Amino acid sequence: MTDSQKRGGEKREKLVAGAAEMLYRHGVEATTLARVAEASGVPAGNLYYYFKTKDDLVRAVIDAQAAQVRAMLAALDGRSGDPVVRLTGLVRRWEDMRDVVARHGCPLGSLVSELDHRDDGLDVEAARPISRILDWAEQQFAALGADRPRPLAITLFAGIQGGALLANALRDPEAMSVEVRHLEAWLESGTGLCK
Amino acid sequence: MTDSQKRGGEKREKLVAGAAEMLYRHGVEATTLARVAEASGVPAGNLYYYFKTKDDLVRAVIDAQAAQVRAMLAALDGRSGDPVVRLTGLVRRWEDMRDVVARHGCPLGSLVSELDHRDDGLDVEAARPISRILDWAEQQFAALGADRPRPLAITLFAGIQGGALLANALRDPEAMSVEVRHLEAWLESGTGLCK
Amino acid sequence: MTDSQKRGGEKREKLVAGAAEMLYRHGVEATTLARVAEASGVPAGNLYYYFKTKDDLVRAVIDAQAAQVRAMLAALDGRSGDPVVRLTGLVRRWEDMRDVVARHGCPLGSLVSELDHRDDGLDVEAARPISRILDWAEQQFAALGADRPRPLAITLFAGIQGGALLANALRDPEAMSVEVRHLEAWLESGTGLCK
Amino acid sequence: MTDSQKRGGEKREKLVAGAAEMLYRHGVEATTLARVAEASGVPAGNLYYYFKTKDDLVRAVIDAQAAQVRAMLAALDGRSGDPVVRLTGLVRRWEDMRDVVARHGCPLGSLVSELDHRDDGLDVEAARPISRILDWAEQQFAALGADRPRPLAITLFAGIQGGALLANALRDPEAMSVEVRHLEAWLESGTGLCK
DNA sequence: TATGAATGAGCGTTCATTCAT
DNA sequence: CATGAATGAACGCTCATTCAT
Repeated sequence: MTDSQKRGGEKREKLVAGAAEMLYRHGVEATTLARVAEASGVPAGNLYYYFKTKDDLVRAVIDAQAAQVRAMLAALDGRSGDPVVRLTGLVRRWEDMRDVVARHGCPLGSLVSELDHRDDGLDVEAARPISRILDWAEQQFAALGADRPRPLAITLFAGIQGGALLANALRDPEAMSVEVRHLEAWLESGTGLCK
Repeated sequence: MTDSQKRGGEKREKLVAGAAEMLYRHGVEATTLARVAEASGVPAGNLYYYFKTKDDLVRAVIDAQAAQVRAMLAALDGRSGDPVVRLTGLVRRWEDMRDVVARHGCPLGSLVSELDHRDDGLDVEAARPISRILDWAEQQFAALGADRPRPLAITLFAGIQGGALLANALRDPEAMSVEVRHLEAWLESGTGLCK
Repeated sequence: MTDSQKRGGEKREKLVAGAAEMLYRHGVEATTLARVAEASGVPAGNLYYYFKTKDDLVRAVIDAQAAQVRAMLAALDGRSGDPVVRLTGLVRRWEDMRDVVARHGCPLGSLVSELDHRDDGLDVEAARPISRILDWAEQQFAALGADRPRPLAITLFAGIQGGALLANALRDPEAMSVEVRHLEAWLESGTGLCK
Repeated sequence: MTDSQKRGGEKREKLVAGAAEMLYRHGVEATTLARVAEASGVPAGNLYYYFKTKDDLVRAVIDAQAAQVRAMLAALDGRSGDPVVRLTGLVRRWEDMRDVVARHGCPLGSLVSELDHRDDGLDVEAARPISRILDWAEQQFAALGADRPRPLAITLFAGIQGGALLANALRDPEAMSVEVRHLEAWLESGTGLCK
């Protein structure tokens, strides 16, 4: 349990959810604490009861992202034992998000981009959800019998992230779909590389 | 010629170069005009002779990026007539940048990510260099006889951008290289999809 | 019995003692009620059961100081009937505190200095312990037969307070000791002025 | 030339003078930059052109104090060659200030008291004017042929500072005068200690 | 009595931008 | 063309104090 999770409670969760939405839509810098508070109907000062600093709020949002990622991967694991099905399921999550991705980018990738310039630890923390997905994908490729599963995991997730970035840049959801279809075909074909 | 290109001169170019460096390393928000001015040895007020607003300076940096992209593509065109060689050349540019990409992200992609939240036109302008590369890659795939060259261009450049994002997130240049190798192999193999 | 003394109890005393320590080491402004509460292991809101306002807490600390001063003077009275011995005893209290005085100043004098700018009554109250010492010293000089004992009391205690201030400013306990030695010699010599 | 003196100009001096007055009358904590600015008729933001932080402004005030002290000592040196006359002149400065000292304390001593709790360097800097006076007084006692002039300097200035503190605590200028008269007599009598 | 939560006024500070010279 | 100075709106944050339970 990280420091930013210490104080629990419904209200805190609502604040984090509101902040996550705002961070995603307007970016970290453009999101002022006053507006986060207002959007959640609490006075500005009260935020500081739950989050000591703005960074701490961002950290809480990252933690919430991490939890969502964990839940997503667990759901994928639960739905099928076949690694190809699992990996395809991962890819389809971004297909499902194509419209919002075209408008605001991938929630995971854009946060990492925005926090990249920090020299506090926030940049590293933001990368953790991405890292976790990479590890999970690596396990799936390993289960498929790949000699070197890590590069395959990188290729898969790079495709997803790059597709999201392009869709966002072009404001065109189709770019995301194009890449998703490519990755699905690649997975079906045995990736042309493993074994 | 855009508004931000109106006034020429060496000093202006030096300012743009300094600003580009700063924007890339520290991000748009963290880059203050005072520091840009100071880094170039120019008094703060004088910046406004060359750039009417901060946005105008950012626009100038984007324009400079666009010019660099044009030059890069022209160089690629000049070096070989073979589309596969040309596309491989493109990919290798990111291999060459792998260390700085791991530290600060792709200069093109990270700027687009940072400016995505704007509702002024800056977000659209930042996407133009990326768009141009996509168009160029599409032409190369068309020259190779691909039925639907656009998806191939998207897959290629998504790979590059996603590799850069992952390398940056993980602070590991090797992620960039892994993806570069994958794309090169994909290009060599005929992309498994064209024709 | 002042308003701030109304409610008794061990817990209250512990709070006052903790607050006194904090006020002395960190100053009035830098001492937050939250930290006073935390240091004493009491929930923040609970302080307000014992002290209606922060000023009320400060007042309680001043009252505690006054009580300590009373006890000190009583002890001095009890140890000897000779006014010179008594006054020397007073001076030696500051010699005993020389190290902490060099670090944080005289507890009596520095509080008076800090509260001097108030226009509520706190400035006046903080002066009371000092006033009491002055009165006591005046009595001793009167017992020695001095025509005008008040100036002698002022000279004695001004020396103590000035020595403390200088020791604190220079962060050098020796300044305190130097002044103590001077005052002792002055007392022994008959102050050169009385009669 | 310290960092806080870099930007010169009349306006800066007026700001420092206004801040010094406010710091003296209301204390460091109670003096807000907004009020300093308002009192000098400048917008709040403009203060930051001259002083990077509030601490920097306080430092500038301390520097101004130091300059005044230097000027005072030089004037004392210029008026007479006799050390006793010089030292008496020093003491009389506080006699001249007795009313304001009774209201707000000694400008030198109260600032040192207020800044004592800091762990940045401000506490040390505030002590410098006091240190300088002590050094000067030591020289005068040395010129009188004292074996150990430092303790005499401490005794003299401790008397001044203690007298000021008592006058301030009691809100009674007479306490200052009483101590001044004592110190003058002590100086005239040969201090009873030198030689 | 006790307490976690809430409240809001106010602080120091930043910075894009403007302006007189 | 050049520049030092000015400007003010907005931000993150603190804290004494209140309140419902």
